Amino acid sequence: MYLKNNIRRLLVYRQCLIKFKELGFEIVYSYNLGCEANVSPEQVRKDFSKFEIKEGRRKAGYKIDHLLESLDTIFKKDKDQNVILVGMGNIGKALSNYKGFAQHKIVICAAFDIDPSKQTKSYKIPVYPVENISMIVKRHNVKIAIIAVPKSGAQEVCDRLIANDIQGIINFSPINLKSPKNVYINNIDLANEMESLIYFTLNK
Amino acid sequence: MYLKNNIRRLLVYRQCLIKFKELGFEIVYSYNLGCEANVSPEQVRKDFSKFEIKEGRRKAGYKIDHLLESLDTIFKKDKDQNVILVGMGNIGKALSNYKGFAQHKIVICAAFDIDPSKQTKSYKIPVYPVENISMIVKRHNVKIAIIAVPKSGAQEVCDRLIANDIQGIINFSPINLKSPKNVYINNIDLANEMESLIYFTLNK
DNA sequence: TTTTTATTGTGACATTATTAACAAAATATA
DNA sequence: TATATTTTGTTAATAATGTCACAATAAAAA
Repeated sequence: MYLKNNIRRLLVYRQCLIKFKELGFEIVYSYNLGCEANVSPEQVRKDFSKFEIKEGRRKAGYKIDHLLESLDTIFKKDKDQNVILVGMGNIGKALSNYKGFAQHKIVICAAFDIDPSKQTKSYKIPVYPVENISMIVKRHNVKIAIIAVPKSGAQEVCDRLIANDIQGIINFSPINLKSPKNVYINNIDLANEMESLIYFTLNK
Repeated sequence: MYLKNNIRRLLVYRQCLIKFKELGFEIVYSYNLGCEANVSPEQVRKDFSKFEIKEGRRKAGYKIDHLLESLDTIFKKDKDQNVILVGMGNIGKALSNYKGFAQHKIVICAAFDIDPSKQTKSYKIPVYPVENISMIVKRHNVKIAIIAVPKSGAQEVCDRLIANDIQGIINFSPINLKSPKNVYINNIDLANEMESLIYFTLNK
C-alpha cells in the first residue's frame, strides 16, 4: 500500500471543503476543489475514485456535505482520538496549546516529562512523570503518541511507548527512530523541512 | 523537476551521517546508511547517483566526511541562511526557541506580530510590528519566511511577504496558501500530520 | 600472485503515480 | 421535445519512481 500522497491530498481536500462550507457553498466541482488544493481536477476525481467516493453528479458536481461525510468515514471522525504527548519543552508546550487538533477530534489527554518541575496541573493538560505512561495508556486506551523530547532521549521514549503497545508515533526529534515495522512512525524534522524549502526556493 | 522525496532522503542521510560521525565512524556502506535511514541500499546509491555523488569505492564504501561535504555543497551550507518568522503565538514561540536550526545554519533573524504586547526584545529574537517586514527583509537580504499566524490572517501575511520579494515560505497555518508559482510554499499542517499518522496506524 | 569476496554505479525492469482522453449522464437551451 | 453543453468516472497513455541484476573493481584471502 503506497497511498501516502493520496491520503495527504484527501486531508487537504477536507480542509478546502470545510472552508467552502464556511463560505456558504453547498456544492463543488472537481475544478473548484482542484484550484483551491493546487492540484488538477483530474487528480481530485482520481483520488475520489480510488477511495470509492462516487457521489458526484455529472454536470451538478458534488454536495460538500456528502463529501465531508465520506471523508469523515475514511478518517474515522465519529469519535475523539486520544493521544499522549511526551516532552513538554518548546514544541511540546506549543502542541499542548494548539487549537487545530480539537476540530479534528484529536485530543491530547495527557503529557509526560522527566523534569519534575514540569509535572504539574498548571498546563491545560496534566503532565506526569514518564513512569506513568503505562497507566494512562491503559486507562484511556491510547494507541497514538507524540514525541517532542530532545534527540538524546527520543529512542528510549520510543521503545517505552512501543512496550506499552503504542501503534503510531509522530516524532518531532531530529532523529530517525528505530521501530518494529508494525509501528508506524511519522517523522517531522523541522530543520529538514526548512532545508528542503530552502533547497527548492534557491534551485527553482 | 520532481525530486521532492529524493531531497528529503538526502537530508535524512545527512542526519544519519552526522550521527555516525559522532559515534566515531569514518566510513559507511550504502547498506549501513540504508539501515539507519530505513531505505534500501540500492535507493541510497541511486539517490547519490542522481546527485552525482560518486565518491564511493567498491568494497571500501564511502568516507563520511566526503559525503557530508557533497551534501553541504548541494544544500549550500557554506553560510548562514537568514529567515524571518511571522506570528509569535504557540508555534512561533516554539520555533524561535528551537535549537535544531542553528546546527543547520538556519538563523531566524527577526520575528513579527500584530499584537503590540509581543513586540518586545524580551524574546531571544527581536519581535517587530508586521509593518516593519519590508525594512528587515531588505536589511538582512531575507528570501525565506515562516508563517505561524492563525489561519484567518495567513493569506494576508503571505501576500505581504511575497510583495516584499520573499521567495519561499513554510506555513504552519492550517490553510492552503495561494501564491504565484515562482514562490515555493511548504505547508505543514500539524493536525493533518496527526490525521495521516492515525490513518496509517489504524489501517496498517 | 591468483582467487575469492564484497561493494559500488548503472542499465533494465517493475511498479506507482499522474495526465489525457472520452463515453455516459445530467442539466441547460432552443 | 430535441440539441447543445458541462461534468463525472474510468480506461488508456505517459511519466516518475523504486527495485533488481550485474559488470566493474577494489580489497582480502589463499
